[in-house]
Amino acid sequence: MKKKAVVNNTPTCQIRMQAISDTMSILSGKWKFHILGTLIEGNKLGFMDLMREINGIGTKMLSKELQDLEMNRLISRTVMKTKPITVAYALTEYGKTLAPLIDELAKWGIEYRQSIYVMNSNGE
Amino acid sequence: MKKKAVVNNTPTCQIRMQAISDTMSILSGKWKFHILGTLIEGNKLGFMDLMREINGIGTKMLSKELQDLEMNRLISRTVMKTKPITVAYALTEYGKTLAPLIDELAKWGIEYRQSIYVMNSNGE
DNA sequence: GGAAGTACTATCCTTTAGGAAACTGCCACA
DNA sequence: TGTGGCAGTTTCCTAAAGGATAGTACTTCC
Repeated sequence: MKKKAVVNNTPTCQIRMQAISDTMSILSGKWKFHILGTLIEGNKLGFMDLMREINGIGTKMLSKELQDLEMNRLISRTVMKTKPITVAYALTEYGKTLAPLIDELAKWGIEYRQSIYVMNSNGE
Repeated sequence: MKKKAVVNNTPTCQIRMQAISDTMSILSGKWKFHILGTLIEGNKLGFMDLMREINGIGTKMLSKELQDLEMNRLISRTVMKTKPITVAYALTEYGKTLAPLIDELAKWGIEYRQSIYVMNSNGE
């Protein structure tokens, strides 16, 4: 019996896989989703605001991740001419297109917790 | 002026952030989405099938990632009593609940490529 | 004029992820 | 009986990710 042909090398499937890799590489790292999720809630936030919101992140990581996100034009960085100079970080219009994805992520995570709870409570 | 209160510590928001962390930790690593995406297409696949489908993965990583996914009951592992023993990996019913999430991931990645194409072609 | 706040950068260090290669064990086919 | 396919495990190694700490520069408040 000959080995059956690969199923995965159709053009549409290749594109799909590539797309998943692209998305995950743009959103890679421990903190990107936290930052984006926080910016969805609090519209405009400064560097120190983000530090306070995101539990456990350090200045180096926050700075680096913000640069990554800005480079991919998902967030904007605006220097405000306030008394002590502040910087406002916010989602761009393009960054807001991530909202459905982040919602799915959150939704699945919440259902995951519930599924564990159910699993434990009926002694499955 | 007092510093404005944190926006992010409402219960719903904490839960949301936790949920995102949960999801990402379950689906962490370079290969999980590739494996799941492949299993969505090809219903039941053996270890070597997966090796062939997933470009670049090695036996160690495939083995480890499959164990992780099985532990989280996202995939099933069935030893078939075929002539040379084979193993069938497949998504569980629960694993199939990831399909919308993976679709969002793919959809966003495809639109990302298009946005870059548009950006380049009109010299923006 | 010293403390405290904003916004970082730089350095050093440890941990972890992941790749390469070799090896095991089983079976079938020729 | 030895070659090749299936299904992995084990070991070794490197590169990347990320944390801790310290330092810079500017301002304003007291």
